[in-house]
Amino acid sequence: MTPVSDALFARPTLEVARALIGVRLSVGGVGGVITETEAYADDAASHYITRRHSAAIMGATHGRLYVYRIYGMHHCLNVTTDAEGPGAVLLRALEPTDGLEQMRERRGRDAVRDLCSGPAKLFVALGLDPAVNGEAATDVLSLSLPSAAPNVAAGPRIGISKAVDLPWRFTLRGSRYLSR
DNA sequence: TGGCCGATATGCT
DNA sequence: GCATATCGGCCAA
Repeated sequence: MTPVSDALFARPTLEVARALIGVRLSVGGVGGVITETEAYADDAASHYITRRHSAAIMGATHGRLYVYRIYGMHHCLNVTTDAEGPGAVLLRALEPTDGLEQMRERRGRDAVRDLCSGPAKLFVALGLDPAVNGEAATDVLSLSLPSAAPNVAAGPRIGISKAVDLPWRFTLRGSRYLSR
């Protein structure tokens, strides 16, 4: 089990988004394997553009958590990236492996496939507090690299209306634990 | 200061 | 497949 180092997040955003697929993530003994990520940089859909005040951390840091609120009631988790420019990776789905009962309680759902199959679901299942915004990712999350290189697929990002053609969504190919 | 919009999830038809 | 909850962030005025 090799821990993810802070240096990983200094790399270009697309590389980080791809490299995070297959990583084991846990917090307080609850977590799983990352199956889906999306990259955001300085494209038209990025919060670095559309929320340039509250998402300034995307430009100023790498390896920090960026938490945003959407539709009034949901929170989503990103890690900032790229030492040379603005960027962040949105964590969209996990394959739950640890602490399933705790996830079920927090989510109010029993089906494993419905525990972490979306960015706001994952945020709740992990029991995160929005106050982790700005903290170092490796301080809050336990992250370890996969032993073998996973098979990663790329495609367009989900739920956006701008820059819809960029293939900046990465998934663990064949996984049953994805959003949508 | 008002109005618009959104990197979503859920429940209903 | 479609409606809608619900509210912070942003910018035009």
